Amino acid sequence: MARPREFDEAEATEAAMNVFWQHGYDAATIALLMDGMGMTKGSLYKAFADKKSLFLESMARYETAQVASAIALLRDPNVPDGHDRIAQVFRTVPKVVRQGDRRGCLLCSAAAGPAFYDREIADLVDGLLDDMRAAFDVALEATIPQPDARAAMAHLLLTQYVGLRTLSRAQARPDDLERSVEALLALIDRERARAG
Amino acid sequence: MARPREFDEAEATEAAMNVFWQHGYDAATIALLMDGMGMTKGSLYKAFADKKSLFLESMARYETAQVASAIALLRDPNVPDGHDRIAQVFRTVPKVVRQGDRRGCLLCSAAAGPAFYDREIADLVDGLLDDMRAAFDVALEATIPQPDARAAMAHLLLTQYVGLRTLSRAQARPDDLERSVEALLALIDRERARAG
DNA sequence: ACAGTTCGGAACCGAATGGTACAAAACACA
DNA sequence: TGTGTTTTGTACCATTCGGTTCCGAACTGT
Repeated sequence: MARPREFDEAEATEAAMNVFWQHGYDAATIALLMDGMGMTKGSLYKAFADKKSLFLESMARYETAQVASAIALLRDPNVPDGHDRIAQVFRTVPKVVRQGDRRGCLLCSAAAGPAFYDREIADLVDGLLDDMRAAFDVALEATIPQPDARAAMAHLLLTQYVGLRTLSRAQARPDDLERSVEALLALIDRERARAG
Repeated sequence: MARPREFDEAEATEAAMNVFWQHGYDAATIALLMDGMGMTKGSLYKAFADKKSLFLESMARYETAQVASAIALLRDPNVPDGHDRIAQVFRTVPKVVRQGDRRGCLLCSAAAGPAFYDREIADLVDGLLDDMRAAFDVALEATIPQPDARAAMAHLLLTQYVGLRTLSRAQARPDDLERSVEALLALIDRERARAG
């Protein structure tokens, strides 16, 4: 009936996500997005309403592509020890930095940036961060049986995660990130010994 | 010999710092800076070379006004217990959020934002964050005698601090921040018991 | 082959960006 | 009261921002 579009919408959103991930919301200009997505302004604005909604869709894509897998890992019943699941999530951070990926976390950058002056973005960020927190809580179930103490530790883990990935964007050397990760894991380990 | 300037340079820099602190580097437009500093474009560009060097001076001001006092607190010999000094620094974070200050930390926002694409800013941020880390290390001296373990914990504290203040800018409720802080302090406390 | 749609690309838009030029105003000093 | 110097405010600048318009190209179903 009509001319088919030359791009895959999912791929385009993924490409946009990567541009936002690398440059942050403010610094990601339409020109950069066009370049990254491999399409011109016409197609872009035909497919997406404006920059902000493209960002919101990118966040949704980030959720399914990045956040969801971390959460799945934290809730994975095939890894019986919650501590191992937490360790895997945290050890991934210095690892990707070592591989040259200094983009940090789209959520964390959004929290520091546009979430401050845009309620809609803030709500989305807040929701996803809370999902992360809840997953940390689940992973801690065996380690810390008391719900209150466990909830507090889950908040601590989320904070630590945000800090780690924010520092990933700055100069922070991978060794330093690793040191901080190992210190955290050792602390949880001792917490388990205390409870067990 | 000539007309005196109608503004105090230190006050102007302080005002600029506040604008950058609130809006972040990218979102702080020259118009916002003019408004916040109470001067017009002519005076602004006569006193400062450009936006970036104004930001660098604002960071320097932030260092003496905010970072230095936190560091002084962490190194304060009048508070014999290092744990108390650490507690005071961390408990301040949810407290200021409760008072309605959601600006977070200029350093942390810069780490998430312009530090990623500007080396000069990155170096400044990195240096100041490392000063913070060193101060945490000093405050831990009595609690953790072993240098390696102490260094690791200092990295952890810095990461936690960055995470906390980043989350301060998002929706994070003060109660949650407080929970995370108390969990951290309890952990350090137990670490001391273990070592002592 | 044709009609009917939809897409893609470039030209274009007003507003806002960071930054400059310059003339007038305001002072210190003689 | 000049004179010289500096600040200040305004008008202006080119560029880039996000976003719109519009027309020719491309494709599908008949």
